[in-house]
Amino acid sequence: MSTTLRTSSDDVVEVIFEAILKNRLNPGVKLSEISLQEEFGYSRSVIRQGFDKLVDSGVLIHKKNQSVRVACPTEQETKQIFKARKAIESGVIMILVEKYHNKQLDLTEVDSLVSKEKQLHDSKELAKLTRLSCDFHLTLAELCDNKYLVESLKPLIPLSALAASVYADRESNFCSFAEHQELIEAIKSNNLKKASDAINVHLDHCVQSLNFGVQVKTKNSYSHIFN
Amino acid sequence: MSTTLRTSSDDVVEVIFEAILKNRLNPGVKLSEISLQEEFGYSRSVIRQGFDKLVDSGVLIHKKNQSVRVACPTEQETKQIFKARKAIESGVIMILVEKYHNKQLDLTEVDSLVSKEKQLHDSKELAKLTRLSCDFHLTLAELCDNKYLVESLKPLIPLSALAASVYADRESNFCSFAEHQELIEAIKSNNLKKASDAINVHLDHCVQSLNFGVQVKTKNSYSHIFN
DNA sequence: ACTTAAAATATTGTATACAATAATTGTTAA
DNA sequence: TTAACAATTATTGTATACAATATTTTAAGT
Repeated sequence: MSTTLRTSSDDVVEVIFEAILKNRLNPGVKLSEISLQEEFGYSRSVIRQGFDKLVDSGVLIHKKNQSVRVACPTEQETKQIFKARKAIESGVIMILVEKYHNKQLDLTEVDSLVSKEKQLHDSKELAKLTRLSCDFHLTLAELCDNKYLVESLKPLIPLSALAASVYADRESNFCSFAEHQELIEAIKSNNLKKASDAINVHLDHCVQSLNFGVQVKTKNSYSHIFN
Repeated sequence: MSTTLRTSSDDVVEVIFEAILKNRLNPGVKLSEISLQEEFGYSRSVIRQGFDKLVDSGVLIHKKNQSVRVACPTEQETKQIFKARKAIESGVIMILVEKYHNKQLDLTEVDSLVSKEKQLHDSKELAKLTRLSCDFHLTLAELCDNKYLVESLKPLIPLSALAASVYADRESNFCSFAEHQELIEAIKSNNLKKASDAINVHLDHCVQSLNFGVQVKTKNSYSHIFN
């Protein structure tokens, strides 16, 4: 939470978040506290504090006396995740439309995010693209100036990335930058209904693009993941 | 998170949540790890784990090298909290209306909650009433069968209770059971617009009922709080 | 008395130790 | 070879120790 001063364990949280968003840490991978000690340079207690936070947000799964694992959302969970996102992000868009209407909203940051997305899409750099599309959604939330909304959404983004890494086909248009662009245009048109529809449709499309028939595969090593 | 098996530190979390909802723990109160050891019967490390979770949810505030304190939402934060709640709970209501329409929703639990609220209101047992009105909102979220939505809302409820304990006047109708009843009726009428309006109006009324002019007072002891 | 500075105390941040539990390996029998 | 069990190893859960930092108390000077 932003009211907290940063502590060492936040490094752990951040690094693992990053690794997930970059598709380095796959769903189901086991993470042991001891093994990560030298990886991070912190003692086990600090690593554990970071793990605890991630477990709390649902990104890591922890069963008593067992190592934590990267979450591997089921089909049902994935649908729940996106239902929750629709609720939260609809609220985000509502706030942004109002802010834009009152000239209190600067969209240059998201504009450039979307054009970067377009670049990466054209040059087929899909890995980096996933990362950016996550940033897009989080940045919108941050523009609301409401830390509670941001914190609500935050864990759902890596969870979505994990779901995508399990169920998205290579060629599927999982989180389309084109729809991001439309969404921004809708906000700029001061049309609440249009913007609200845009986010709902976009998130529905994300789920629809997934193929839940795939075999879930679990890896078990984590060298060269965090660098 | 519900995917986690229960650990000892969850006891700490629960007891402190309870104490806040029951208005035993006031905003700004300092909680030291050491002092709570015998209160809980756990060692400092377990207490701390619980604190960490609560800090993460924003209910406790933690500055480096200082004891954690019970959060004391400012006026601005309070408004943010309720804006975030409007977003999340609008989504909750949307889901519930759909579920009710498909005959997949059993409202007997909330019905009895509301009638208990009415009883307590009539007998002027205000302390218990706060507790119940919190339960009302959480129960609605739980009826969605979406753990992500529940987890998003969960920290905002004790934060709201804290805000109320700071800014609500003795006589103010902070979280009106009558509006809870109307909300349920709206769901039962299968009218999405009406239900959606009802939750938004209700939460707006909560904020409007608050008096942000009051002097914020901070207590500093915590005997007989947790029992 | 009041302020300031220093000493003493208390509390947190982190590392580590040890017991309890899980995971793995090795061995034996079918 | 495979299955079942025992022994070993690894990992977690919790408590505790110690250094670093805050807080409180004490004492001196004005």
